[in-house]
Amino acid sequence: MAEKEKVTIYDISKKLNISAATVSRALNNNPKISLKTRKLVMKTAAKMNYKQNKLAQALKSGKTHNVGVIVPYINRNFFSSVIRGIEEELSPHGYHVIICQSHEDVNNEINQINTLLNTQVDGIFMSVAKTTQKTDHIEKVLSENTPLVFFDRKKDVAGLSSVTIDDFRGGYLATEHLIKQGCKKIAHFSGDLNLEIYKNRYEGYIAAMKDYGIEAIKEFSLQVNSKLESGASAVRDLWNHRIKPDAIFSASDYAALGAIQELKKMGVKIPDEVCVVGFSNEPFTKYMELPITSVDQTPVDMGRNAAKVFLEQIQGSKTLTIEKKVVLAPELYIRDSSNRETIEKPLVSKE
Amino acid sequence: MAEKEKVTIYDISKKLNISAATVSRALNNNPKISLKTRKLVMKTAAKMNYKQNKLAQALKSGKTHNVGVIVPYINRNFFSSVIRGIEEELSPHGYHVIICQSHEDVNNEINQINTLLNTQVDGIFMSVAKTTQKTDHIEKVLSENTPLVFFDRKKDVAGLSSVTIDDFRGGYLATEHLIKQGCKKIAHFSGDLNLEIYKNRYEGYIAAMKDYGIEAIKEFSLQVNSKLESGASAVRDLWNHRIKPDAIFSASDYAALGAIQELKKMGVKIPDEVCVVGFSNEPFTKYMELPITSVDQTPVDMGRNAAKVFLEQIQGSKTLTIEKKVVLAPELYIRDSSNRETIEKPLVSKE
DNA sequence: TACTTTAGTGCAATCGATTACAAAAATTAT
DNA sequence: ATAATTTTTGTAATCGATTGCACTAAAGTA
Repeated sequence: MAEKEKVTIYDISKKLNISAATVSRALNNNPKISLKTRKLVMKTAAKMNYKQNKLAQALKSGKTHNVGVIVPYINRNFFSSVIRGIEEELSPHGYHVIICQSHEDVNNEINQINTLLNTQVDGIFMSVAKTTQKTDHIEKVLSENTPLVFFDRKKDVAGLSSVTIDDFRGGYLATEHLIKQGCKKIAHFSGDLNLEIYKNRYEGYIAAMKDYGIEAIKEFSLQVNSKLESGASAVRDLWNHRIKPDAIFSASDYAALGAIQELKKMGVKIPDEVCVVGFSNEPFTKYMELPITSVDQTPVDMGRNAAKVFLEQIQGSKTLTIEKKVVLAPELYIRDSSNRETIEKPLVSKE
Repeated sequence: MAEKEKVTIYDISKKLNISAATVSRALNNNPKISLKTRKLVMKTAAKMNYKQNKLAQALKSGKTHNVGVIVPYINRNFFSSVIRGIEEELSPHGYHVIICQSHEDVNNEINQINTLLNTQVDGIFMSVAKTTQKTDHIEKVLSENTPLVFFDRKKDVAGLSSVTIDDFRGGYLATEHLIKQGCKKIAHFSGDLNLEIYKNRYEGYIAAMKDYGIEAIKEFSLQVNSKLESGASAVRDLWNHRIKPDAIFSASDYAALGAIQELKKMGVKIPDEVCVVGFSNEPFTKYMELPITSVDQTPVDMGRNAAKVFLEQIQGSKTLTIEKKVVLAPELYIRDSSNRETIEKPLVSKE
């Protein structure tokens, strides 16, 4: 239980009878210090078990080597995967990742940003809350010269970079796939259209319908929460009408699953009568007995890319703000919930 | 785009023609400063948009208000949920949570601990890697007087607190439940017995069998990875013998699912012929068409409790090391994969 | 009035590392 | 050998906030 005696450069300097400045330079491999002393200092430092005090260094340099990540909830598969990507890309560069949750509330978001700025993070990554409308708090980050990189859910703020997937394309791919399965009356469960991502998925859906000359019935587009029950109730609503959909493209896997469960309860055959496609490629989609087709957002990759953008950003001249928009390609994982061609074949769920 | 002018207490002191010391005291509501000056300083600080420099403060006080969390992978539902709990409990107290991944490798774990100690975190939370045997790096944390709290996967190190679930009881409950379903030949898929958690689940299984006077056949206990394919292959192995199990208690939900898929492929009826119970209550277990019975580990609660232990720890006198072991009660979620009583009844999956 | 308290502030050191600038030591040139 | 360089090292300020100690002025006491 040796009491911890923090060793500082002063301790080293005293022991060697040289100045702390020399020690500091030697440890930083400053060529102005003779090789002899440099080696001596290094050796002594190691022997004394010297550990640099990052705090002092951070105070002096203004760089903490900490970055903050703000997400709605950390235990959502998508977000924790992005964070994983960020951590894995940044960790080798000596950065630590601080996580914050907004709980989908702008006010929390504002607070988190403030405390992060207070602790002098070198950068911030974030996916905005659903309730975020104004961007004052975000612009504030910019004005403090702290790089901010959006991922997935972004806001249009001049000078800020972002990494997203091509949600439009994701929506398009999903819809096109359904069309190719022979579906004509395709319903769409959209999310909160206040968020760009959902708007884009919706527009991708509309575009695909148009491109293939299929009418997108207005009543078939519903705003549905990302919950099983919401999906189920949406199905109930839809099936109350005279014209019933023969496919559902849900912008949420959860709503898609709820829909599937409800349809089964109603005795509707999937994918024979109705094809269903979700979005996000949540882990459960591939585990189901009837695996669910879904659009993958490559979250880990998204995190890695966001980290890369950040690294570029801090490398460049600090006066010049670069605005970089990285758009990743979504991938459609076709599974049984929409794959009519597997009906006669043995069931094989992809991935 | 006003260039960011960092306001310090010196700026305030200059403006008011008082010393920085007075400003500092006033801002900290030190009663030695007259109410008049205190209010004046506060007002001026607010007006000048002063923000305390946490780095300077941290350097002076030695407290960063940062804690580190080390987990194998952050995007596993269990771990991200624990982290959520930690974050939510600690955030109101002004702490930030830094996340690190060990990738199930001790060497990473050692590095992470070192960098965390270097950045002077006020505490460390961790779930050890599977490969962790020696505990030198952990004892080092102790010797630096940094509180460390284990959660879920702990090591026995004198003086260190931990928060876990009662895995023995979890194993017991699961097994007991299977016995009550009328199962007699219960197989067990255990995880890496090097980890306490798996050993305890196994022992809970053994104890339940013993208590109910049922023989635990040695060949029915297999070490199985936490992967679908491992569960499937384990089933194939088991069903190659003359005596076949009538139930499986898997220490992993993934292996349980793999087993279920394999059994279905073999035409074995679940739960009629074989009951299956998993462990962890992964989100997918309740979404399946045949929802899987599983033992819930209350991860968010575990995180919250770990955070509480930490808070107590730093409150207490620093010389006295308290060793607190919090053991949470696991909860068995009975679902269709093991619930024979629901066979004639309408399917209702709990939770 | 003279003297002790007490309240309110300021001075200066401190936390540990970095870095202009100055100074000393070692080399080279003349 | 001495001046001119070049190397190497030291001094002291700095990053911002905190705090023990000292000091001033006002209030209280005798």
